[in-house]
Amino acid sequence: MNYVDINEVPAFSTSLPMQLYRALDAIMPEYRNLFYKYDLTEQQWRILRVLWTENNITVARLSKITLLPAPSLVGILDRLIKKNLLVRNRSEKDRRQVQISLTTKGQELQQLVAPSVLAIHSRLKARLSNEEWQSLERLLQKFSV
Amino acid sequence: MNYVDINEVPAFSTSLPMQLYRALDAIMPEYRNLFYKYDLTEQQWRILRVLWTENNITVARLSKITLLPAPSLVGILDRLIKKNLLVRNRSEKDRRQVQISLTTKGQELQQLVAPSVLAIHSRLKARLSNEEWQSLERLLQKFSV
DNA sequence: TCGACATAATTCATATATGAACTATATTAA
DNA sequence: TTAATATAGTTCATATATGAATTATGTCGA
Repeated sequence: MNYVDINEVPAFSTSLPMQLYRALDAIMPEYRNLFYKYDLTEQQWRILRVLWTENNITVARLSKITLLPAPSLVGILDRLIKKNLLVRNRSEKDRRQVQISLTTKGQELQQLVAPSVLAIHSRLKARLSNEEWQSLERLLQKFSV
Repeated sequence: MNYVDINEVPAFSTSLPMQLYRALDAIMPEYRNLFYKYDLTEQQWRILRVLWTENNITVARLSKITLLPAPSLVGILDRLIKKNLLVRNRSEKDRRQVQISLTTKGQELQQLVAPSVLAIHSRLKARLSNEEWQSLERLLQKFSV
């Protein structure tokens, strides 16, 4: 009567969510330690990282690319603006939209942080072969469609 | 002078953290919708899920298995206790430790939620072949050592 | 052109994450 | 045995996540 056969239940730790969380739990502290040196949180860095490539974009697009929920973005952007790293500008074409742009200070931060982030990335990259990376990316994409 | 060659910088969206976040972002809402029906958050469910398999464990062990930070656990456990799903008991052997145990109500909840969680898991499982699952698990483990 | 509906951003209430500090208890070395 | 140190759990301050509601603006069809 709806009872679950424990033998058919995957062990908690081998469930897909927990495997993904465990990987993140292992790799993110190193990133966060780095961001901390520049007085940035992980989420703040994500926003800057996107703007460095694609400046002057709407909040909605920023939310989509960074995966940061819109309500969270409000506060995160507030704090980045307070640090004089970026600015809000209401769009002229569509008054509902708000464009986010880097300040000079926000742009300059890239040169400071990016090299170390790249170094972390390189060390991660070295843990798998090219074939393994392609395989991992392909498999992960099967869920994020 | 420390400038980053943009061609060597992996696109933000293809970085390992973002690929992992994107997979989670895609699969977790379905779980959360389910938990919501039973007035549970994702984190609250994680704790119950562990206790259903291994009851009466310390907060430290619960933190380790669920990956929930100890400071967060305090409040999460408070709310589960308030809902009469589990109890705290200070350990006799080591007075520093606190043992967490399910109440009858907490135990009974398993029969209600677990089948639907298993159903979600089965649908996820169907997206990959057995070989692909093994491959994915092996690759993810390379980071969570 | 007006009213129904849609969209972008924000606000709100509540829950959780993060890192530092703290309390109580346990352990260890001199 | 006692002082130094370690550990388990908690508290604190701040930042972020989640889902619902709200405000301002746009769009579309009768």
